[in-house]
This record gives sequence, C-alpha cells and structure tokens, in this order.
Amino acid sequence: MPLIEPNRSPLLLETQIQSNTTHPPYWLQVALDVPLEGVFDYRSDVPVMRGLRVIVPFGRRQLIGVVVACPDQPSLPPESIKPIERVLDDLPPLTPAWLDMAKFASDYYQRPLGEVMLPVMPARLRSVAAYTRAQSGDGPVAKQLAKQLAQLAKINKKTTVDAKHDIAPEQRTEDNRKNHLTAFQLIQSTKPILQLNTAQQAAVDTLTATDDYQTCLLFGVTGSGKTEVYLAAAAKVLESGRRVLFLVPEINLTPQFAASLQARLAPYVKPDQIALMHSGLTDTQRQASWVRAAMGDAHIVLGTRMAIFAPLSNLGLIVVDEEHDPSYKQQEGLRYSARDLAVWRGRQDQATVVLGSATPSLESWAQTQRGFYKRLDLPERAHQTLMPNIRLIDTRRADLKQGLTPQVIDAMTQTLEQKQQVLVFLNRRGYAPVLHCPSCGWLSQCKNCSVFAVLHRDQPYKMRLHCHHCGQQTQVPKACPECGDQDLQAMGRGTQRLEEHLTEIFPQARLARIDADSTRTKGSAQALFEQVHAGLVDILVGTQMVSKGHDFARLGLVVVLNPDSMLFSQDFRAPERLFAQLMQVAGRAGRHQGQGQVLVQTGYPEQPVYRALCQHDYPGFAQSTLEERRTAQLPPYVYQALLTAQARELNTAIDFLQHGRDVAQAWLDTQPAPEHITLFDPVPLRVTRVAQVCRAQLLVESPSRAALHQLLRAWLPALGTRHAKGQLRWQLEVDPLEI
DNA sequence: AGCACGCCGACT
DNA sequence: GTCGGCGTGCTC
Repeated sequence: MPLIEPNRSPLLLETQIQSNTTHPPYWLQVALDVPLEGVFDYRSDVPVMRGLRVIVPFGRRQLIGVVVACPDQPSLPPESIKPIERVLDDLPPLTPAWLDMAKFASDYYQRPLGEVMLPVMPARLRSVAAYTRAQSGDGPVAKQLAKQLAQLAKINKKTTVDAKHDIAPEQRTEDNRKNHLTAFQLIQSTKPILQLNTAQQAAVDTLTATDDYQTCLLFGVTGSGKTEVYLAAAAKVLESGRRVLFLVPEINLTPQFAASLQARLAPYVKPDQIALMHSGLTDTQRQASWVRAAMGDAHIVLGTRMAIFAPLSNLGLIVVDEEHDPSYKQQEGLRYSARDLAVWRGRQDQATVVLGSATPSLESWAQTQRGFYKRLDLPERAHQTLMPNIRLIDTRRADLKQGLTPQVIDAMTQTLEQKQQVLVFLNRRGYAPVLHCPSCGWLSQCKNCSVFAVLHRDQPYKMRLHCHHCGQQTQVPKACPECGDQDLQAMGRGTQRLEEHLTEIFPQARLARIDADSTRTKGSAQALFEQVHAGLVDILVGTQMVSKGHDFARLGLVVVLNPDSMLFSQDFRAPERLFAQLMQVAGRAGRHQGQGQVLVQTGYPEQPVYRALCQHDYPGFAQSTLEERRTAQLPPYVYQALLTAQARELNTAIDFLQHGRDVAQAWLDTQPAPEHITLFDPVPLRVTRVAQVCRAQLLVESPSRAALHQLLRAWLPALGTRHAKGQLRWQLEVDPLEI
C-alpha cells in the first residue's frame, strides 16, 4: 500500500516503465551495496519502475537495492535468477538524471554502482530491518515516512492559508523542529535583497541569462559580496519554479547560511521548503530532508558535499561556495569531489553552476582560461571598506621574544590600545609539537605511528603526550626514557603554549583560544565565538578553525605565525593551499571599519606565494603557478590516480603495489600508445605508519583523461578483491588532492 | 562486506 | 564430548 498518492509527484508520470515487455516475468537489474562489480538480475511478477527501491534476497540475506534497468532479457540463465521480495513504493522513484549521475560517479571513481547509490541515502531508507520488523505491512520506516509526509501535507496546507507566518513549532515533529531551529531564530532579521553594485549585478545577469547549462566561476575577494550574488540568482531561479542546491564546505557554516537564505529569500521560499543535508544531522533528520527533496517539497537544499546527491529534480542552480575548499573531496568510501559532480550534474540537469571563491582552485581557474567556465569578477569590497594591509615580517634576523617579533608585539599593543581585537593564527594545536631530551637527543616518537607525539597541556601543570594520528595519549615521562636525564624540553610552539606566552606579554588582555581541543565539547565552539563577537575577548588565538565564515566586527589585526611549515610539504599543491588559507585568515581583518592590518612572520619572505599575498594578487599567483604546473606536467595539465595500500608490514604494501604496477605495465605493453600513461614507483607515504599500519602508494598519470580511465577499467579487476594472506587493504583515488 | 561452512584447540 | 577460532568461498 503506497503511502503517497500516485500522482503527487510529477516524477511518477515522467518515469514510465522502461521495459518493452508487457508480460511477466519482468527482468530487473538491481544495484546493491556490495563490493562486487556490476548489478544483479532479479525477476518480478509486476513491472517495476527504474529508480524504485526493492528488497531482494542475496545469498543468505536480504538487501535493499535500487532498480537501475528493466531489460527485455536477463544476462544470466533465467533459472538462476531469484524473484524480488518486495517493491518499496513509499518514495517516488529516483529520477533518470539522478541515476545517471550515480552511474557517472561509479564509472569515474571506479566503484560498483550500488556502493555509490546506497551509502548516500539515509540509513533507514536502505535498511531491510527497518521495513520488516513489524509483520508484513508497515515497519518503523513506513510509519515514520507516513508521519513525515502527513506533516508535510499539514505544513503545505497551513502555509497556503497563512503564508505570512510560519506554523507554530509545536505543530512540527521534533525532527522538523530541530531542522528548522536555526532559521527560526533569525527570521526577525529579514532584509530585502540589497542594492547590488555594478559588478554584482553583472554577475547575477550572467548567472540568470540562460535556462540551460553553464558553469561560472565567481571570483571575488572576501567581503566582495559573493553571497549577495548567490541570493539574487537563487531568487530568480526560485521565482521561475526551479530548485536550488547550495553547497558549503563545513557543517558549521550551514546554520549561518540557512539563516541568511531564509531571511533574505523569504519572498521566494518558505522556511519549510529549505532542507539541510550534512553529517551533523541525525539519520531521522536526514531522512526528512531526503524525503522533502524527493517529493519536490524542498525548493532549496543546503548542505555539505553529501548534498550533491540530494534527490532533487528540476534543478535550476547549483552554488558551490568556497569551491577551492578541500572538504568537497570525500576521503573514504566513494572518493568523490562534490564540486566536480556539481558541474556534471548541472550539465545533466541544464542548470547553472556557480563556483565561488576568493582563491579558486587552479583546476577551476584553468577551466576559465580554456573557456569551459565563465569567469565573473567581483573586484572590490562591497561596503567600501579597504582591503587589509598585509606585511611580511622577516624572522631571520629578528630578536624573537617567545617566537614573536618586536614588530608584531608593537602592532598588537597598538591595536589593543585602540580597543580593537587581535587574531593570532597558528596552525598547530597542542602545547609543543615534540618533547625533546637535550642530553641524548631523544624525541617523543609515537610508538604506533611514524610521527612525533605532541605535547598537550590542558590544565596548568597537567601535561600529556598525544598522537594526532592514532589518538593515543600517554603520560609525560618524568625522565628521558633513553638516558634518564630529567631535563626534558618542549620544542616549538602550539596554540596552548602561544596562549601562555601571550598571557605573559599582555597580562591585561583577555584571551581566548579556539582550536580542536578547546572546542571538543558540543556547543563550546559556538560559546567561544559568541564571546569574541560580544567583545569579551581582546586576543583570539586559533588554528584554521577561526579562518572560515566568521566575521569579527572589531578585529583590527591578524598575526600569522609560522606559516612556512605549511609551505615545505612534499605536496605540489602546498603553495596553493597556503595562499588560500592565508587569504582567508587575512580577510577576517577590518571587514567593518578602517583598514585591517595583517602581519605574516616568515623566514622566507622572498617566496612568491607571500609576495602575491601582499599584493592581493590571486590572478598573478595563479598565472605563475599554472605556468610551473604546465612546465612540470602536473595537474591540471595531467590527470592522476593514486593506488594506496595498507598492511602491517611496509613490504607487504609495497610488494602489492609493485605487483599492481607490473600488471598495469603488462597491459600497457599490449596498447597502441602506452606512452600516454606514466606509472610511478610504489613509495611509502610521508607518514608511513599510522596505528601500527604501514601505508604506501603508487601514482599513475596521463595527460589524457580517457587514456587514464581506460587503464583503470582494465586494471582494477585484475588487482583482486582480497590479496595476500596477511591483512592488506587497498583503494584507488581518482584526482587525488594530496599526493 | 556479510554470512556460512569447515576443520582444529581448551573448556562446562 | 562441544564452543569458537578465523581461512575460503559465494552471493543475481
């Protein structure tokens, strides 16, 4: 018994049965969440639409799968094909466009289709147990869905009767209420769309000029009003009845964004038509959002990378805010880039895609130069505030006091005298990166990992050693484990130690520290940020946590300490990341009045990345960096895939990769143009061992995407699922961000 | 990945 | 005599 009226969603009309067969048995291809290549054939007595979920027997268990095709003929002997158990028709079928996107992701990232489709759905929509617990009929999910759908109907009715005010919270389910809470709180701050400046208006005009596919790169410095452009474009798209998908890098940014969407788009979208999707929600909340998207009741979906899989139809606009942010790349399971899928989805759905950033990824920048993306520039700050003044302080000949140059201390003193706030940015948490014995040279190495255990001081005089890779915490030894010397020393500086030093230098100042340690408990980050906003903090010490999204009204000075460590990593993308990071931190200064000051303490002031930073010259930086990438044949001028292996013994991993390399080489030797592919040698990762497991990798490169994927398709099946007798795991990453 | 079958060690 | 260790084999 369907829980929704058959014609409630237009999707049901669009997705007619694909099969030409008009009599049973009907053959179905079903994608299942199992690590096996391909899809699985089943039979059914009734026709089943593509995109519907079904419960099927699989070996000795039952699974929920998605019907992806209804072929005329099965691909196996019919007698070996089992019948499906049940059709789940509680939701509209996933649209052909959605299924196509999943298929694309499956091919592109080399994962079985079912391992793409099912894990992106809320857990209970893919759990057999949730459907079969109660006898034949409605399991908990069905009941829950029925409730959610009834709620939606009620909301829709209410909002049409009384469109001005939202319904009272007590009429909602608990889940819906939680989902909407942040937006409710800010609804009183409703403002109309602001007057746009010329550049903003031009950007909006371009974004809304076509109903067809286009990708635009919105390039605008912090404070140039990118959000206004998104909102104005979204308003136009919503007005035309199409849906909008907003992607943001982090969960923390969704409440803020939800509030401004709701406040500023009030004339175009009702609060309950905005659905959130991110990993901070409970499964029930995610399910509610999923259902609203699938039913066409969500006009805006806002979320982190996972939201790219929202089952929205009729998409008109996809916004990817801070498109350069590495968190758009999933780092386990299906290793997708939500930004790249957004572009693909936009083309599929004939929607406009807007990628926004002050420091675009060089991949996206290169796409504008190739003419694939349109570049839209917002050259100035929207509220006529000045760009921050960025200066480099050379630490090489400086007389450092607790790691701070006299210039920095003077600037901080002045800023504090003017009753303005100072942000000191140090991307290194803990007290000190390593504990050291001066007499024998012992260092606090983690025993599970090939890194140093970091010294932490959570309360005064209460130290411990903490490994940031495996999480192990140990007591600080009273004496050197090697030579027994009792004079162990903390080497270097983390945020905790910096905070201590700043208390000594500025005893009258009120300090706060925001890093992963000080914000461990739920709500503490919020509380700390509120203190800063309320002016209860003079000096804020923080890691990259403080660099995103937050707009500090009274911040006059930003000090950046020891950024060089970020520059000298093996990764060719290090300068690009450093530029983006520093630009973002610098952008926190002086957003509301006066000119913000930014001081960067570095031992390498001649590095091009710092010079470009001082000039606020992203285009120049991008130009020269892309030139280097072209010369060195690095992305975006070549495409990469990375095979990584983990095993107890490093050699097990290396041997597996070497074997993989041999297999690939053998295949290449049969090809007409093997020179298009470069196979590198297997190498241990920079941090070779983590939690007693050794990791190694093998890089594969090609200037031709097609050639690379041709290799991957031939290669992966030959690597085998289980390998070696010892535990060995491997995975492939297409377009790796870090190598 | 699950889940079962299948043969070898210390326990009520 | 059994409970349970995890090796390997299969899943439309």
